[in-house]
Amino acid sequence: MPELPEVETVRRLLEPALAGRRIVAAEILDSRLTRPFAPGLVATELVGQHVVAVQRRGKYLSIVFESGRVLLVHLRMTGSFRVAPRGSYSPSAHRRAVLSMDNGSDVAYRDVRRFGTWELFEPGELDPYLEARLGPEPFARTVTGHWLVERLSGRRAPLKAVLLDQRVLAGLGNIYVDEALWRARLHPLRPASSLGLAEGTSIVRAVRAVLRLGISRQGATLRDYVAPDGDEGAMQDEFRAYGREGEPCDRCRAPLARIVVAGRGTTFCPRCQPEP
DNA sequence: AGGTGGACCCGAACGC
DNA sequence: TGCGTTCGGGTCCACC
Repeated sequence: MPELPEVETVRRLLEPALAGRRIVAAEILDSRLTRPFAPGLVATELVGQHVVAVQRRGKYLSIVFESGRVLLVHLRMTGSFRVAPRGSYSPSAHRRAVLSMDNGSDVAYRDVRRFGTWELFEPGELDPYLEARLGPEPFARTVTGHWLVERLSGRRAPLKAVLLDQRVLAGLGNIYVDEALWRARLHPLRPASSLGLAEGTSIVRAVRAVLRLGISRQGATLRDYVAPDGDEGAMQDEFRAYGREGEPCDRCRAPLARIVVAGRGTTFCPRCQPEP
């Protein structure tokens, strides 16, 4: 499930493969990918575009062209890229698109569940789109314990629900929220507005720590996630909470518990993360 | 207005 | 063994 660390890993591998290159052919095989626009139309617009950068904002990837246009990609749950020399890779099930670059490499996009999206933006359109949907990057200097406590004041929703809200902080998903709450020793059902300054500070610290660890392990590979070079991540070996229901807590040995919060499976330590 | 739950999608895991 | 059912997960949208 690509969250910030997985998307950042993809970005880091995609950028050197794409920047400075021109798209010489584009094939989009799934009409859902570019909805509501016809795939053929988008493919035609992509041909000839010259890539200058690949950027990340939250869980979004943007492929920035010299023309000022931007292809905004969201991998959702099962989207992945594969960069390889043309003809060197075998056709894969669930391939949804292929971009052929002017240096002879192909960028193949695969998405089992077809939730991912490709959207082409005209110059100047992207920033307002992202600003309407996303809060600050978790590593931004403006993000402090004090800022978070202020931001959450008046919100009765469970702590976990607000951390999953991309308008609060950009880039967290189910996995890294569970990991961060375990580290911060905070119960996922704590009302968001009940946080004190020390707790806000420890959330910010925990969120950054798990994201940094995730990036350094090149993401977590559970089912479908692979980096563009075909490598799997290793973050799944570092999980302290996510997916470990019933296993002993690494801090206190109490069995980890599982509940549903904001419609999401949530694993936590009932002893280290005390009931609100 | 803020919060919750369903829709979207499909393979894997589970239950009988 | 084979079939049907449930689950998950990010975002949007309808509804409370």
